[in-house]
Parts: sequence; structure tokens; C-alpha cells
Amino acid sequence: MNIFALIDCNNFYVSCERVFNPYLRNKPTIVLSNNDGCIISRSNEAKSLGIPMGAPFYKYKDIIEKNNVEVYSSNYQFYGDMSHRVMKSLDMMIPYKDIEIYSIDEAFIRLDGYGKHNLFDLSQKIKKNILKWTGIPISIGIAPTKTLAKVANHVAKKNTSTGIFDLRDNNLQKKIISNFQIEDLWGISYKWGKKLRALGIKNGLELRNSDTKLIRNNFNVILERMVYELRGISCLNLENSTPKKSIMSSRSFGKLVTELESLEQALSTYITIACEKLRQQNSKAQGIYVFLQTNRFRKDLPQHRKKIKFKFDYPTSDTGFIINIGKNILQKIYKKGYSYHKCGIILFNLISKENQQGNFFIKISPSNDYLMKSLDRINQVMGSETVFFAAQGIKHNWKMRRNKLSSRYTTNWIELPKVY
DNA sequence: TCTGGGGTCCTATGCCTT
DNA sequence: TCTGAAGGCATAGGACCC
Repeated sequence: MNIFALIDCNNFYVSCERVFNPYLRNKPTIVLSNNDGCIISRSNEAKSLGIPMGAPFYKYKDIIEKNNVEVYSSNYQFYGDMSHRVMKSLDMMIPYKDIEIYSIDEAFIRLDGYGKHNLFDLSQKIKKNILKWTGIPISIGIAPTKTLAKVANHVAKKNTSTGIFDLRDNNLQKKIISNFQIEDLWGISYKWGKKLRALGIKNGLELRNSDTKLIRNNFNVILERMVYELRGISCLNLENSTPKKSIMSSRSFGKLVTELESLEQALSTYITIACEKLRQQNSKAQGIYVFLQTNRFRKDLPQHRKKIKFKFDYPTSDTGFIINIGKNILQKIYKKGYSYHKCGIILFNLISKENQQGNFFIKISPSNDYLMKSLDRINQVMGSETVFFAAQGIKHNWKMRRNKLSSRYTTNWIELPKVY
């Protein structure tokens, strides 16, 4: 029998901040997105104040100030390391092949072989150890399919004192999903929710009971699979981690930018970041998208947004080469007289370095590969941005806002927590 | 003043070839 | 040489996830 469990960290970013700052415990706390734009993680206390997920920060400033809500800028270096600790802990209790790291704060595990054991006890052990080893509280949902494990986890978080919920029983499944609004299911959001409601399908049970052909014709194979998953028939297995197929790097600017020179600096920086990631996974890119946009929320300002795609003559991971191409494209899409809010790049059609095809007409010198390797090594050992490209500039007046940043407690010697 | 960043998969479409 | 059917392939865009 298939048994899946979904391990999900509770209010992950807030929980990370609380690990090294016990003062925050029981205090309403939120974490903001990049550029301090939106609210992307909330403690339970903050949730009960009515602060919604994904809301623009500035719209809730009043409530936040009135209730002394603690506010943090997002600190991905720190959260990434904490995530790694959680997954590593899991790895110490469950065979590696039975774990799928699904996102920064979630993992699916397969527990087929544990059918005879008491799964509740096992779950309790996992939960207890992860809290002890990392300081992060988690919830666990158990079910015969991934989709139902998601549902179970939701119930575990909201309606149990243990943070563990077993949804293997067929009748229990029906009862629980009949109380699940259609949009609360994994894979269904606003658009499809609206369309399903128009067909008279309003909750999980109604979707489970719907005709798969009807769903396939009106939607797609993803939703059809979901109907089966809700019926307890597993269609989605654990997925192995594979190298990325595209890498994106972009940021909103701290303030609006008008001059091409600043845009070029920002773009060069994003290309540098993306290329580092590219080389880290041993890949080369076959093309790049460059995009540039004004702030769509500023109705009072003229709007301009454009993107251009460019295919390289041969796969590359050479930062300098890609910066040159990126800057050329930027000059084409830049129009004077607009205030820009964001730019970025996507490296696409990534292939493994080993599978790189040669080119009859162009001699590809390996020397730049060595140069990039040295550059990565220096920055790894001496700290990021020890060596950088002149095109990135020095002043960086376009840098994003991060006014309430916590320390990188676990990844930077200077910022280690201090005990007095 | 202030609205994130980074991904994946699927389908429709149009062109080309058989 | 023309025509229509059908499949392959690339691409853009839409939907979803955290």
C-alpha cells in the first residue's frame, strides 16, 4: 500500500527568526518579501490579527504598529541554511531514496514499509527530533496519495493539538474533503476554482466524485490526475532532484531608476548571480531572456515593459560573455523618459556541461571556464563579491530595500549569535 | 513612497514534413 | 505538382506551486 507523509515547517521564515531570537516567541511576527514589499510569513499571533498572506506591507502598517508586530526583511541565506538542517535531520531518520524535498519548507516522504508500525509514534519521533535538532516546529500529514497528504497536513496544522494527522481511512477522507473549499486544494487556485464552481463543483468531495472525462475535456491532465489522487489512487510519485532547466535572477529596485547606466549595473549583477548558480549545477545555458519594466501599480506614471529573447551560438556559462550580450539587449529595450521598477534575466535551455556540443564554425576556448572556476573559488573562500565584474558598478543606488534584516546567524562568522 | 522572486508543467498554435 | 491528413517540433503563454 502507498503511504505518503508531508512534512511541512510551521510558519517557516518566522520560525527561523525565532530560533535565534527567543524574544519573538509568542509575539506577533511577520517576514517580508524582497524589497520589503509583501508579507510572506506570519506567526499564528499575526494571523489572528487578520494579516493576510501575500498582502502589501504598507497596507497593513497601521495594524502592525498598533499591535507591536515584529517585522523582518527576508534573509534567504539564513532560511536556506535552516532548511538544509531540517532536511538533513529528516535524512537521519528516513532512507534518502524515500525523501523528496519539495520546497524550502516541505518534504514528502514514503512510508510504505512502515505500514505495520504505528505511524503516529514514528511521526511523533520525527517531529520531536526535528524540533530538538533545529528548533523548527513541523506538522505531518499522512495519506495514500500526495494530494491527500497535503490535505492531511492542512488538518494537522489547523485542527490538531499534536500537529499530526492520519488520513488513510477512506470514509474519513470523504468527510474531510467535503469541508475543503475547492480553492484550498493543492493545485487549484483562483482561476480554476472559478471555472469549477461554474460547473457546480465547490468542494473536494464534489471534485472527487466528478467525471474524469469532463474534467479532462474542460481542463487538463493535471486536474484529471488530481481527481484520481483524491479518490486515493496514487498518480504522483516522489520525484528525484534534477538540475534546473532555467535560472532566473531579478529584483525590484529600492527606488525607481531612470538612467541606463544603473540598469546596466543591476542587470550585470543579476547575470553574475545566475551564472554562479549555473556553474554550481555544472550546466551551460543556450540562451537568455532580458526583461525591463516600470511599476504597473503606479497608474500616474507612463508604462513600458518589454522582454527580448536571445539564443547563444554555443552553450556557455561565461559571466563576462553573457553580461556583454545582456547589456546589448538592454540597450534595445530601454526607452528614455520612463521610471523603471524592475529588470531581470532568465537563462534557459540549460544543458549539462558534459553534453555540450561542439561547433564547426566557432572555436570554443576552455580558458574562460578556468577563469570562471577560479573566480567562483575565490568568492567561495574569501566571501561573495570579493572579485566582481566592473560592469556591476560600485555605488548600487538601485539596490533593494531590506530595512529590517536579521543576522546571518548560521552562515557568517561575524554575525554568529552572541551569548553574554 | 511603499505590491517578491524563482520555478515547473501543459496546451494551443503554427510551421514543416511525410 | 497539388491536396489533405497526421505527426513532430518549437514557441509563447497560461496555469499552478512555495
